Amino acid sequence: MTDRGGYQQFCPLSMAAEIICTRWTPLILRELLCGSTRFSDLRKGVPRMSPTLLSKRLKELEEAGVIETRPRPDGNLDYLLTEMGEDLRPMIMTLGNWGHRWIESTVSLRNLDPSLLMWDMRRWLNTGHLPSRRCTIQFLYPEIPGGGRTFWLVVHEGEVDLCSIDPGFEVDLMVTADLRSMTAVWMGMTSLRAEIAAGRITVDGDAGMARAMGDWLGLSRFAPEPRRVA
Amino acid sequence: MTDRGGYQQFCPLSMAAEIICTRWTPLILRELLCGSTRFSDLRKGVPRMSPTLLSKRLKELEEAGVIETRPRPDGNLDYLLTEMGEDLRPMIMTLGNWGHRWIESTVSLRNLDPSLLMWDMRRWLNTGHLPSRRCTIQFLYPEIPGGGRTFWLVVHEGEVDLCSIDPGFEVDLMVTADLRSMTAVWMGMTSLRAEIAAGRITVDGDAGMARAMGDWLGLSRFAPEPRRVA
DNA sequence: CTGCATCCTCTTCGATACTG
DNA sequence: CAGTATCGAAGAGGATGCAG
Repeated sequence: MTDRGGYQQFCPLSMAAEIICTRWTPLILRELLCGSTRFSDLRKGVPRMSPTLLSKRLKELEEAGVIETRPRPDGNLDYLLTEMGEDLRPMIMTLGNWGHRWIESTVSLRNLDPSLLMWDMRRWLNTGHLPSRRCTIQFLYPEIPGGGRTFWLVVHEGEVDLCSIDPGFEVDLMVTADLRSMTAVWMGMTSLRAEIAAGRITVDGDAGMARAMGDWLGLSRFAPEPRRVA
Repeated sequence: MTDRGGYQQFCPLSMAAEIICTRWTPLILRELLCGSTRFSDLRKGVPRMSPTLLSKRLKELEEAGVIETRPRPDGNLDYLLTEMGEDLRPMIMTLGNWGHRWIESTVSLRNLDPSLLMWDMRRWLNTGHLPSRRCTIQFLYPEIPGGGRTFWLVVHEGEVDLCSIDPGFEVDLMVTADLRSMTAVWMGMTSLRAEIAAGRITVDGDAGMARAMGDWLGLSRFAPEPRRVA
C-alpha cells in the first residue's frame, strides 16, 4: 500500500475501505463471521474465487489486524477474527440488509447456486427441531443437469454434515425443489408454505420432519429484513 | 456484469458488495452523503481519482439506482442520491466509525493532505458561531513547501468559500498550524486546546473569533466515535 | 487434502492529454 | 468547468504444479 492501492486520505472511511472494500473481501468476512475458520471451508463460501487470491486476501486481513492465524491440531491453520474483525459484524449486516431491502429479487435470483444454498443451509439448520437420532435429509433439484443435483444433510448429535455424494444412510426425508423457489424461500422472498402449495417444492418421508420443516430449516440471516422492492 | 466482475451469489451481501465495494465507490458515496452534487465538487473529495473513473463510477451508481442525475440551470448535471442511495448512510457511517475505532492514528496520519482537510473543514464550519458580517480566516501550514500552504475560508451570509489563492479580503483571523496537529484535532485524536498549548497551532487576530474557534471549527463526522487504539 | 506458488491471459486503473 | 479518449501498468481469474 505504498501509493497505488491506497486512497491517501486520512479519513477513517477511506482507511477502512482500503481494508474492507477490496474484491471478495466482504464475502470472506461474511464467511468468517458465520463461523468458518478453515481454508477449505472458506473456499466453499466463495467457490468462484481462486485459492491464490483467497490466500492473498487472508494475508492482507491478517496484516491489517482483522484476523489472526492459529495452528490447528491437524497441522493446518485456523483463521480467526480478532476483536477488531468481530467488530465488523454490524457493518457487514448493515450492508447485507441494505442489499436485501433494495436489490430486486429478479436480479438476485439470477445467481442461483445449489452448492452455495446448501452450504448456507447446513450452517443454519436448527437441529433442535429435528429428532435426536441421526437423520438424513435428501435435497433434489431435478432441473440441474448431470451430477450435482442431489445433496444430503446428515444430522447427528447436533452436528450437520453436507454431502454431495450419497453417504449411504437411509433417507428420512426427501425434498424435491425448484432451485429458484428454494432459494427464494431461503431469502425470505416467499414462504415455504406457498411454494409447497404451488407444487414447486415437495416433501416426502417422515411426517413429523416434514411438518416441522419450517422450524428446522433456518433461513438466511438477511431474510427477516423487510424488503423495499419486488 | 455478465460473468467477470460479479460474484454470482444470490446472497444480498454479495449483491450489495458488487455495487458498493468497488474501488473509490465508498468515498464517492461519502461525498454524496455529505452533500456534494456537482462533478467538480465530487472531484475535490477524491482528488487522486481520475475524472474518467469518477465518471464511470457515477454511471454505474446511476445504473444501480443509487443516484440519479438532474440537469442544472447552468446546463451541467447534478448527481443526487435516490432513496436507495440515502439509505446507505448508516452503512457508510458504520464503516467509517469502525475505521475510527480501530485504525491507528500513526497510520491515518501518514495520509496528510491540507486541501482535503480544508475542503472537509469548509463543509462543516459552524457559521452560527462566527460574526454575522463577512469574515475571512486564513490558514497557514508553514511546513508545506512552495504554494499550496495557504488557504482562506470566507464566510458570508451563512455561505462558506474555500480559496487557495488570496481572495483579497482583510484577514480577521490567522491560524498557523502544523498539518499533522490540525488534522489530529479535526479527527478528534487530540484537542484544539492541547495543540495550542503545545504551540503547534497558533491563532492571531480577532480575539472573539479566536476564543470561539472550538465552536465554529466543526470536527470530522467520525471524531465523536470513541477510539480503541492509539 | 491443505495451502499455497507460478505462469499466462484478460480486465481494470491511473496519468495525461484532449474536446465541447 | 464537465467530462472523454488513449495507453502503459497493475491486478484478477484460470490452470497447473507442488510440498507437507
